[in-house]
Amino acid sequence: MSPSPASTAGDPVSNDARWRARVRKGLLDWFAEHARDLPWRRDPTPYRVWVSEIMCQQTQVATVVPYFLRFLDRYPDAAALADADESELMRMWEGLGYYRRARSMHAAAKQIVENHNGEFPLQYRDALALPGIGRYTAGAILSISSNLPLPILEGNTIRVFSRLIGLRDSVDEKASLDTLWDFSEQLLPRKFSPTDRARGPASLNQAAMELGALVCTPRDPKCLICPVAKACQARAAGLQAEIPAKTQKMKYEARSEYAALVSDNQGRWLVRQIPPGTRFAGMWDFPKAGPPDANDAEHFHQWLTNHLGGRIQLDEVVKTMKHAVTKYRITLNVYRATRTGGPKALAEPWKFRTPDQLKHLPMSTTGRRLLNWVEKNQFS
DNA sequence: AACGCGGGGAA
DNA sequence: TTCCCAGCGTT
Repeated sequence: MSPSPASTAGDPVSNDARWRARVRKGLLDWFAEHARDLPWRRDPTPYRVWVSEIMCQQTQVATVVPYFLRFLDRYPDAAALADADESELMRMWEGLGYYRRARSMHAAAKQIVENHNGEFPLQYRDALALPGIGRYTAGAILSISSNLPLPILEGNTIRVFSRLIGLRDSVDEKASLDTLWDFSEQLLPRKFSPTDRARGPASLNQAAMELGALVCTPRDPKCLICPVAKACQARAAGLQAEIPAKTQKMKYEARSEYAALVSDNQGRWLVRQIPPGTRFAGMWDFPKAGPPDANDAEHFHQWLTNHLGGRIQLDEVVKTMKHAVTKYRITLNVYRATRTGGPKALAEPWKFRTPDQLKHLPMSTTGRRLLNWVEKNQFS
């Protein structure tokens, strides 16, 4: 065990079992009253909780709900997911982002069928060994679905716990996270019936996250309605705005990218499926490139020529779109373009596809937006 | 330890 | 604009 999480000497509050018991009770009582009615809470089987946890990674709950419902309808268990068609799976995931999550789930489902008789494994080490499942997700799935006493730590609980114990050190440091993991473990109910979800780890872990989402928010935390405000060290010190402390600052980078709209005079558009091992692998998109492949329009034209084989002419910019990918703030310059020569057959992996065909194929959100715009404007 | 990975919601 | 979101895997 690590030393006291409390950073204030002489006030090792987080080592105080009675203090922790008050916090625990405050969280559980509050959760019993205020838990949101989320679909995976209705029937929290390991499989359903697994799907919800993967979808919720770096994604807000409200965004996840409709995806979760569609996903469970189409893939009701691990066996169905293991048998899923890769392209259809990506289409189901389209818009959620972090597409590796879907590929990892697919691989994990196959492992579950192969090694665990199709049932999500209830041993922590087995769960942790599955692709896409780390320390947080393994603990979350097994505690929420099966009431096992495993700690969790993610965006919400980092904030809630660091405020509760008055942690002034930066949560970007590993030592801070170690402290918070320890606290998460110590906060788990000590005595509970395995079947008593309401007073067990299943509710405690969800209560802490729910409090972070609804009350203990990043800015302007609602301390006046917080069930554990009296126990909160950050509030006692008036440091709600300073905790959790961060040292890193997000730095964004402006970036220009280029896309080309090329039609074949039959209402079809030039597209390709992105090759494996790269960003947006497996998803369909219009010809598109950015640095270092395409640093400007002329460079993009060269890239197009190299990839398509034959001659191509960039006409005018018909649209610019702004969007964000991780740290990049991208301006996408969309050109109308025409093929003016070269072999009649397209080089791999380029194809002509109609908007109707593309409706059933996975595309990045940007690609989908561009396609919708093209359809709306009756380009051809 | 730092970075890459998508996209959306909110202030 | 900037930050944040039920993080994980790689380097």
